[in-house]
Amino acid sequence: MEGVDPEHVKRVVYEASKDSPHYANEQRKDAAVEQKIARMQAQARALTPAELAAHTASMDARLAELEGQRDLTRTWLHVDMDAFFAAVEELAQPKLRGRAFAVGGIGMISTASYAARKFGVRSAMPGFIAIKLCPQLLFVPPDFDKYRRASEATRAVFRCYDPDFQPGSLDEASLEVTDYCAAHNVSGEEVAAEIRRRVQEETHLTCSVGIAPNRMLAKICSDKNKPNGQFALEATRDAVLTFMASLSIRKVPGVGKVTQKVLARFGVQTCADLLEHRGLLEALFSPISVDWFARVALGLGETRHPPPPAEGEVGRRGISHERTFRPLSRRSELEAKLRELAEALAADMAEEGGLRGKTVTLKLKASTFELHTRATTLPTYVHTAEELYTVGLRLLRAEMPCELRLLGLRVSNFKEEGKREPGQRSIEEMLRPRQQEQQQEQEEEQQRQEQQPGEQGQQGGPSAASEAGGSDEEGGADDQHTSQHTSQVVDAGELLELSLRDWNPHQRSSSRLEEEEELDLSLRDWQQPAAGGSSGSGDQAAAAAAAAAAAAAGTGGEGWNAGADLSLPPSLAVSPASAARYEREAAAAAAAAGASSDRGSGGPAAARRAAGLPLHMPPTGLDVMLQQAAGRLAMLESAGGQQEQQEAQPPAEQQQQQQQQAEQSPPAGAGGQQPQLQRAAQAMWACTACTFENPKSAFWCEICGTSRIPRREQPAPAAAAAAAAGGKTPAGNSKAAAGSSKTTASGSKAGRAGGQVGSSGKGKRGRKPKPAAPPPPGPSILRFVSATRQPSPPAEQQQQQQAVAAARQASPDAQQEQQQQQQQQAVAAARQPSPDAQQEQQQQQAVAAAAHERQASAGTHQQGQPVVAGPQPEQQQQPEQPEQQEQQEQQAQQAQQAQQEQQAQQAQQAQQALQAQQAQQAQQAQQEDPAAQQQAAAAQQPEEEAEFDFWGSDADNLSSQDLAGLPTPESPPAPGEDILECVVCGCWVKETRFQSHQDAHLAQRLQQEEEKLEALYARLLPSSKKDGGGGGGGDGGSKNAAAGGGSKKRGTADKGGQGGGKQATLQATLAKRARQQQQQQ
DNA sequence: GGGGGAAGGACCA
DNA sequence: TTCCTGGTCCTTCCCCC
Ligand SMILES: Nc1ncnc2c1ncn2[C@H]1C[C@H](O)[C@@H](COP(=O)(O)OP(=O)(O)OP(=O)(O)O)O1
Ligand SMILES: [Mg+2]
Repeated sequence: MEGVDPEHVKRVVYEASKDSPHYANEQRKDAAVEQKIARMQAQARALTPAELAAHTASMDARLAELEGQRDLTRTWLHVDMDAFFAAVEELAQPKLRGRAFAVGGIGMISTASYAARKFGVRSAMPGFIAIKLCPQLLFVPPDFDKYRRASEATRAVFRCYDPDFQPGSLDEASLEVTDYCAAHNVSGEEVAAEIRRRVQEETHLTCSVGIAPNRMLAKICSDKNKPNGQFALEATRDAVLTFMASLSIRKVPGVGKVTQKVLARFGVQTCADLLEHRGLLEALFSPISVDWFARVALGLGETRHPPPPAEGEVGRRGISHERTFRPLSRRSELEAKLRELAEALAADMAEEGGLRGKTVTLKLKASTFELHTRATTLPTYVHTAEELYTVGLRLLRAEMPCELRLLGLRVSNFKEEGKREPGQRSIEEMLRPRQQEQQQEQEEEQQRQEQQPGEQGQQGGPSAASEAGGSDEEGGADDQHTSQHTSQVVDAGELLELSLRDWNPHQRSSSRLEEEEELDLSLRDWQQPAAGGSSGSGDQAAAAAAAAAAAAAGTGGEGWNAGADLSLPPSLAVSPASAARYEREAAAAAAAAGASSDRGSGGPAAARRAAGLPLHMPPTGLDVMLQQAAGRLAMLESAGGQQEQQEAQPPAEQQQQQQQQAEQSPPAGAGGQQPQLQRAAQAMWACTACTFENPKSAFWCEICGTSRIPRREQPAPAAAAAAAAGGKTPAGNSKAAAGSSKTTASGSKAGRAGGQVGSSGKGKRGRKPKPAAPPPPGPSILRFVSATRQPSPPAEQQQQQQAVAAARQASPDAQQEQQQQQQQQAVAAARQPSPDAQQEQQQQQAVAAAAHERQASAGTHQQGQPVVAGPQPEQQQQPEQPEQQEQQEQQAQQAQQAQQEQQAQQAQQAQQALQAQQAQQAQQAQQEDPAAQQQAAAAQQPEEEAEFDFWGSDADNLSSQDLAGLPTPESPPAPGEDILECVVCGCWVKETRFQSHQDAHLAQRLQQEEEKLEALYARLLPSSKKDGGGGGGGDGGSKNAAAGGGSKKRGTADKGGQGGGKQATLQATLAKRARQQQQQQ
C-alpha cells in the first residue's frame, strides 16, 4: 500500500527470520531453483541457431492455431471481495473499523485490514513478523463459519446473474453473464456495477470486479482496481493483446514466485516477453507448459463453464490431514501424532460419505523444514483409523531416525462411489445420463483436449517449466461438476435422495431448505454487530432482501448449484468440508502458537491455556507410552465387543473382585477345587507370620490376616514433597486431563504422580497427627490405572461392595477385618475434609490413583479418606460421592445391627460375584498361554472385527512367561517401603521397582501391538505377506538391480537397485535408506 | 512407448 | 522463541508390459 517502504519491509522480514531454520530452508530451496535454472541455461547455451529457429517456427504454428480459436463473444465477470476476512470482522466488530489488524495468529496471518497493509502486513505472513512491521497490530482469530455465511450472502447475489457461476474460494466467483447481458440489454460493466451495488447493500461488504471476454482475463482484471472498484477489458483482440503485453507475468494466476524467477532469467517479465522468447521457451519447457504459455501470451482463457462431472464420481482427488508441532524425534511421540492424524482422517473420510482409498501418503516435514512424502498403494481400499495408522506407521518407521515438525497423512486413489454399492448403483444408473466409465473417459479427454482446441475448455492449469500450476480453475471445475450432480439428484426426486442421503451429505434434499433458513439467521447473526454500528434501519431490510434473494435462488434457480452449500465442491474452500478445514486450521494455528511458546520461557502456560492445550510437563518416554496405552484403551472401549467389555472393566471393580476373591477364598483346606485351580495359575506369596501361601492378589494373609508387607511408618521424603506440591498444580492438571479423552494419557501420567501424593499424604495427614487412632492396616498403595477406563455404574458397584462387606461378616476371620474397617471409617469421619479439601481431593482422584488397601478391599472409594482410590475420571467421581458416603453409613449400620437377613442376601450376592470372577479368572488362566489366548480371542471375535483387536485389547493378559520376566517381588518389601498394585497384572510391586515393572508391561504391550500391526498390514497387503512368508521377494530385486544399473545415470541406479515391483515398496524404501546410509558413510 | 506408482514441488486461498 | 493447512496439478524417475 501507499505507506510502505518495500525496502524497509524486506529488511524487517529478513531480520526477523534470517536465523530461523525456516529461512535456512528457504535458502536451500532457492539454491535448488538456482540449480535448475543453471541446468536450463546450459541447455539454452547448447541450442544451435537452427534449433532455436525450428522451435520458434513450431511455436508460431501453435500460436496461429490458438489464435483461430479465439472467442471474444462471451462476457465474464470475476468478483473478488476486498480484504474479505478482515472486512467481515470489521462488520462484526465495528471497533475494528479503520484499525490495523490481522485475521490469524502469531504463527500465520490469513489476511490483513487495509490499514495494516499500509505497514506491509500481508496474507501468509507470520504474525510475529507482522508485529515487527506494525507493533500496534491487533490479531483477530479467524471465524470461518462467519466467513462462510458472509460468502453465502454474496453468492446469493451472484446467482441472480449467472446461476452456473463458479465459486472460487470463499471470496471469489467467476460469472459468465453473456446471456444475462443479452436478455437485459446491458453491458458487462453495467452488470458489474449492479452486482457491486447489490453486494454492498445486502452484505455491507465491498468487492472488486473484473470484466473481460474470458475467465482468466476477468480474474486478472479484478485486481486492477482493487478496493471497491471494477475494471473492464474491451473485448477486442487488440485490446487484449495490448493488455497482456505490459502485464507482469506474475499477475497471471498460476505463475508463482518460482516460475517468475525462472522466466525472468530467460528475459521474460511480461506476457509480451513470452512471445518474444517463444522459441527458447519451447526448447526449455515441457509441451504442456509451452502450450499454456502460448495461451497466456495470447490472452486466451476459459470462455464456457466446464462440463459437469460424471455421476457418482468422488469429486475430490484426495483427502488429507496434517499437523505441525514442536520438533519431535521420539518414536513414541511421533507415532502418537500419527495416530491422531489417522483418527482425524478416518473421521473426515467417513464424514465425506465413506471415502475409501488405495493410496496412503505420509508427509513428513523435518525440523529443518525439509519436506518429504512417502506413499504406498495398496491392493485394497482402506478407510479405518486402524488401517490408516498401520499403513502410515510402516511408512514412518522406514524413515525413523528423524526429527520432525509436521506429520501429514493423505488418502487418494478413491474407490468410485457408483461402483461400490450395487443396489445403490442401480438407482443411480436409472438417472445417469451416461455410463460412468464413458463419462470418466470423456471427462479426462476433455481435460486434455478441450483446452487445446480452443477456449472451450477451462483455462488449462499447466504453467511453467517443471513448476506447473494453474490448479485453481480446475478446482472450480470440479466444484461445478459436483454441483451439477446435485441438481440432477434433486430433480430426480425423493427416491434417489433417500438412497443417497446416507453416503453423500451434500445431497440431502432437506438441506436446501435448511440452508436458506440458516442463511437468513446467520445473516442476521453476523450482521448484528454491524447493525448496531451503522445507522441501523437499513440492516434489517438488507438482511431480509438477502434472505429473499437466497430463497429465490434456492427455489427459482433450478440450476445445478441452486442450493448454496450444495454447489460447493468438497475441494474448494467454500464447501462444508473446507469450512471445517479452515476452522481446523484456525485451531491448529492456535495450537501451533501454543506449541511454539511451549518451548520458550515467556508465559507458556498462558499460551497453552489460550490454545486449549493441557498444561502438562514435557512428557517422558514412558509417559508417552502410557499415553499411547491409554489412547489404545480408549479406542478399544469405543470399538466395543465382548472381549473388550471384559477387559475394559473398571480397575476399581476389577480390584474389588480380586479382593472379593481373596477374602472369600476359604481359608486353608476349606477351599473348593475352583480356588485351588486358580491358585495354580497365579503367583503366590508366603505370609511372613504363618507362612501360608496366599494368592498374589491377596494383600492380607487369608489365614492370619497379616499384611503382606510390613507397614511403613514414615512417608518417603520424596513422596512428602510431592504431597506438598500435590494440592496445586497437579490437581489443576488432572482436571484438564480428565476433561478430555484425548488427554487421558497425561491423566494417566498424573495418576501415577498423584498416587504418590495421595499415599504419602495419608501417612502425613492421616496417621501422624492422630497417633491415638488404631494403626491403619497397611502400607499405602499406588495403583497404575488407566483413567480411560469407565467405572461400573454406581448401583452395581454398591451392590458388590455390600456383597463384599457381607461376605466378610459371614466369614469368621472377616469379623476382625470388619472391626478394623469400622475403626478406619471412624478415623476417616474424624478427618472428613473441608469442602475445599474435598474438592481438591476429587481432583487428585481424577489423576491420582492412590488407594488405601483397606478401602479398596471394602470396595469403596470414600472421599473422606486422605488416601484415595481414584482411577475413575472426575465426572464419574462426583455423582458417586453422595452414595459413597451413604454407603459408609450403611456399612456402619450393618456392623452394629448385624442384620442377618440382609447379610445372607448379600452373602449370596457375593457368592455370585465370586463365581463370575472365578469364571473370568479361569479364562485368564487359559489365556496365559499365548496360543490359547489367541485362540480364545479368535473364537470370541468374528473375522472382520479382529482388526479392532490390535489396539491392545488383550494387553492385560500377560503370559506366564511374561510375568516371569517382570520384576514382581516374590518377597515382601523392606519396612518403610511402599508397594504398589499393578492393575495390569494384579501384582504387588515394590515402589522402587514399579517403574521398571510398568516399563516391562509397556514393552510387552508394544511388542504385542507390533505383532498385531504386522498382521493387519499383512492383510492389507497380501502380496507382502507372501513375500515375507517366502523369505523375501528375491526375483524383483536382482532383476531390478540389473535394469537399474543398465539404464541411466547414477541417480537412476540409486533408485533402480531396490526391491522389485509395486508390492515391495516398503522393502525398497528400507533398502534405499540403507544404501543412503552406506553412501553417507 | 505408454500406463501407473512414487517422490518432489509449485501454486492457491 | 515464532512461518499453516488442505487441496490441485505437473514433472521426473522408475518398473513393467
Ligand atoms: N495465504 C493465505 N493463507 C490463508 N488464508 C488466506 C491466504 N490468502 C488469503 N487468504 C484468505 C483470507 C482472505 O481474506 C481470503 C481471500 O483472499 P484474497 O482475495 O487473496 O485476499 P483479500 O480478499 O483478503 O484481499 P484483497 O482481495 O482485497 O486483496 O482468503
Ligand atoms: Mg479478496
